[in-house]
Amino acid sequence: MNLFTDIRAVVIASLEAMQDEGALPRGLDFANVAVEPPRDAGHGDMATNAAMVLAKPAQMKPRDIAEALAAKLSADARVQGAEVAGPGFLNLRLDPAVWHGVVKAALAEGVAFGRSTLGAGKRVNVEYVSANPTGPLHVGHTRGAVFGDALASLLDFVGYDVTREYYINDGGAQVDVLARSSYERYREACGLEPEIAEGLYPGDYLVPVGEALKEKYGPDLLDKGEQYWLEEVREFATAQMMDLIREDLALLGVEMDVFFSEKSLYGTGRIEAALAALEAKGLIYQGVLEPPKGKTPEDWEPREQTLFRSTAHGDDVDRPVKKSDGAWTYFAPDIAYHFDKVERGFDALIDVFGADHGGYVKRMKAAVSALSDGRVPLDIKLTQLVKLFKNGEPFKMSKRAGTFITLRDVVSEVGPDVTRFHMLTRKNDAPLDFDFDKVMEQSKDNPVFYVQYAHARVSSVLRKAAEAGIEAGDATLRAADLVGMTHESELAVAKKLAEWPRLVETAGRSNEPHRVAFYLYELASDFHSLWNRGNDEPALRFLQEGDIALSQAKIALARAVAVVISAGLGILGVTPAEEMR
RNA sequence: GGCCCCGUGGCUCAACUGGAUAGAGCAGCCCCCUCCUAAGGGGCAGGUUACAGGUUCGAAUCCUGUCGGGGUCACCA
Repeated sequence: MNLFTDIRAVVIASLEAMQDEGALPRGLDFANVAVEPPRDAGHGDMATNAAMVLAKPAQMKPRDIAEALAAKLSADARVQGAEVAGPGFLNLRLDPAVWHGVVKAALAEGVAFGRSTLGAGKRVNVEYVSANPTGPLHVGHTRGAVFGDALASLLDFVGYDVTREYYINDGGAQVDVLARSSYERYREACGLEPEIAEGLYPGDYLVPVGEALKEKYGPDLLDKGEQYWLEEVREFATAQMMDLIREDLALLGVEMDVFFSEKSLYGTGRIEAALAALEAKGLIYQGVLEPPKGKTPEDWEPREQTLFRSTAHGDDVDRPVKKSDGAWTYFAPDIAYHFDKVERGFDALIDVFGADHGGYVKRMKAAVSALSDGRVPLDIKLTQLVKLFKNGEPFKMSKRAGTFITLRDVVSEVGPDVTRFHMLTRKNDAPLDFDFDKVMEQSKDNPVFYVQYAHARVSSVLRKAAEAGIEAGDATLRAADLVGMTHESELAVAKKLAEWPRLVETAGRSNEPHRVAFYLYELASDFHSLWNRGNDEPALRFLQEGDIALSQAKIALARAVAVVISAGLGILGVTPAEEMR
């Protein structure tokens, strides 16, 4: 259930009734009529902008519309009061029974409460991480992994059919570098001195790969030319790296549906097919690009290349798909890959990239727009840099010195739950500070802790209820009479719960899972506030000695909070805590 | 120089995609905390949303320009 859409339906019905009565002209567009929680609780429970939106097209004064609408709405049993305010807002005050209904709905639907049909079962592909298979995942990838995974879960929650996908860049020169680096480790495993030249990967995560190569080939690859072993070692090392990456993802609880290999696009005609599709639309041509505007690189010289007319789909300049020597650019398989996604019948595509890939956004969108004739929208979310701190001091990372922080480092230090939650308490396009000490702090300053603590407190209430012999299973609570649960602090929590279904929809519409994290913090905050008031006012405690029915009414509210926190944490990929320790 | 992202109290960030008096948490100041539901509670103060225009009933949000920070910039992946 979504109370806001329910009430909006009542508003629309009232507007239509007004039209029938001639109080409002016909032919009005109600699309912009919104029912939302007012920013200030003093304005009531819900507000609609109907009068302001319709005033102009109806050629009426906003207040006149609002007053007529107020009269109509008052007829609904759920509406306790309706008053016109400000420039033409209509503020509604709802009957407490409505909020009791929200609690019951949460208990009845469990963690499915708030699930929506917004996505209408449309198929959406979320591509994320997609790190080169040349080493372990580092912190930057971690943020992309957490963000992409939460986004996928969020979209699933609001009714999309989601595919989580990883694009393996196993077709370019970097996997040759991987092969050469692994070969040196192989030589090392065979007792020779490795020669890790400039440009090779120095990380010791390749040591086991070298040993495994020795295991597999013995001394057979020694003293042989690169042409003899390169391909085999590349295959082997890439597979090893993907195993490593899969393990890293598993540490975070990330599970992909599809791993798509770039290499599978080469030599199979698939790149050619994708480009033929563009060519058929007249978007491929031979040409020479203008030098980049402003600063021209020293070694720039005009070259004839095969170009994609991405400017026809919103890009700033056309982009090369073939190098001057006829080989594919990196962009070509990317086009083919996205063509494949379009061909697989997805209704929408989402790519999660690191911010350093910002320059590719326009060309990728242009490619998908061209390949799908504008049918399939592509949204690209960029995740900004993660800055690491320890005790408030910046943490220096150097890939060269091998001191870069891996996903494994982070997760083993603070655990997957803290990592995930913290990385989602920031918009994807804002930089993120990650302080190893602060994220572990057990105080209200730490949102991770604060939300978990709220959930643990509910669990504690349920345990105490059991000790006191109060039946508090969900079935019982669902049937409980909630009339005793009417204090404003209690209703405030119930009202917050009512926002959940609406919140996930707005988060889903904008592909912004961080909204879920912020909402959970607010919900936890309201809940803790109620709990704290119980210290001074025994009537607000969840367990009421000697009054089982009243206790159950209050426990029902607490349990509903736990349900929503569980659902929200579920989207973020975080396990709710039963107790704090 | 072109393009992209960002600019909100002293600090770190929100703001339901155009809604009402811009909200939280730190830090600061003031109260409360013998027992109750451990990892405190309640309150005060703090703002020309970088700046200048524009669009409209209404702008932090949209458009134009300026300033500042970051990223990126032909055959690299």
